Amino acid sequence: MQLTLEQVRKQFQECGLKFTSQRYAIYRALAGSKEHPSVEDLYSTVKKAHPTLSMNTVYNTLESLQAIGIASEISLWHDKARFDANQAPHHHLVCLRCKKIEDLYDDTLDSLALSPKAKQRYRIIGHRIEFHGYCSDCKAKINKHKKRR
Amino acid sequence: MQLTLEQVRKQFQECGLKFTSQRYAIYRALAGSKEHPSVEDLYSTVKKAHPTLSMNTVYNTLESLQAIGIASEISLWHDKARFDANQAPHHHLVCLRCKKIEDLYDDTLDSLALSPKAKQRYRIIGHRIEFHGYCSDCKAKINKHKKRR
DNA sequence: TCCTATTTAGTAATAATTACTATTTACCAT
DNA sequence: ATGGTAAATAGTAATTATTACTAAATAGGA
Ligand SMILES: [Mn+2]
Ligand SMILES: [Mn+2]
Ligand SMILES: [Zn+2]
Ligand SMILES: [Zn+2]
Repeated sequence: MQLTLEQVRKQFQECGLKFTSQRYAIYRALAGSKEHPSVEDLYSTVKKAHPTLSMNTVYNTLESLQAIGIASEISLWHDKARFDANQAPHHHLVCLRCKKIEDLYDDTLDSLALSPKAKQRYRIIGHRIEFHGYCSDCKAKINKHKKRR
Repeated sequence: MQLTLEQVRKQFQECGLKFTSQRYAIYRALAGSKEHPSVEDLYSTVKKAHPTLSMNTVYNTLESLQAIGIASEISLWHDKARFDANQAPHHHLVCLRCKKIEDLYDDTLDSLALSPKAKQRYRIIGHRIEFHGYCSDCKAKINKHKKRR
């Protein structure tokens, strides 16, 4: 469901961000793809029409697109790999601020029924659920210096 | 549920891997922690008792621990960030071999009920579910050159 | 059209991970 | 127990993704 140029412009401007041809081109490349592209993918694609494009702009734009709510990053909530020796079925609560990871035991989540269609497409090895939010420590701190906007 | 030295040794040897003091020390540091430690965390901890320890060995050992099924990596199934402009509620099937990410629409997964206890601990912003396995292309290829063991 | 804060491009710096190689070591066969 | 050998380790270098910095360009309001 690709947004129109005017819709994207409106979204940017309502958030006080400038609407640039690079930003729109990157949005179109992302929204027009089914591949869940990487930064590098988007850079290569958009560079054809914008030869001076820099990686920096792609990173920057992806942050903006997320900020205005028309894109999202898939599953990289920590900045580095984290490990667990606990092989019992459980899930994780990830704090977006301090990167703390806490265990969550919840039987109802363990046995997620996959639709037969998915099972047909993929040989599923397992699944992970991560809830993300703010831990009790960070909840308080976030509320204190809450930025206006 | 920390495994004993003998249990760990057995696991390694059954998989044809050598049992070393570094490997056991790293396992103990990981299994003895509730912090879901990073590579760097484990390196710092274990280096106290094994001053010559190298980062490489930590990486290596974490792979081995995963291979023999007594540890796992949390939520880094892609090697780089991937993005999505599709803001409709949906989930993802991630191919472990070719890193392809396909969409999965499944109403029953969208509204995961969190236990009140978790809600109390965290201010939850959202959640992600990723199913991992092998896509139709890779299913075939994996079966072909299946290694004996 | 002009002004200015924002954005971009280009480059450098950082951080995590992977690759390489000489030395050491676990463990099997003797 | 000893020795041989393939595997593992330590140390270092290379690679890759991401972030930081700064001068030049530009979007959008006055
Ligand atoms: Mn855990
Ligand atoms: Mn998607
Ligand atoms: Zn926190
Ligand atoms: Zn695949």
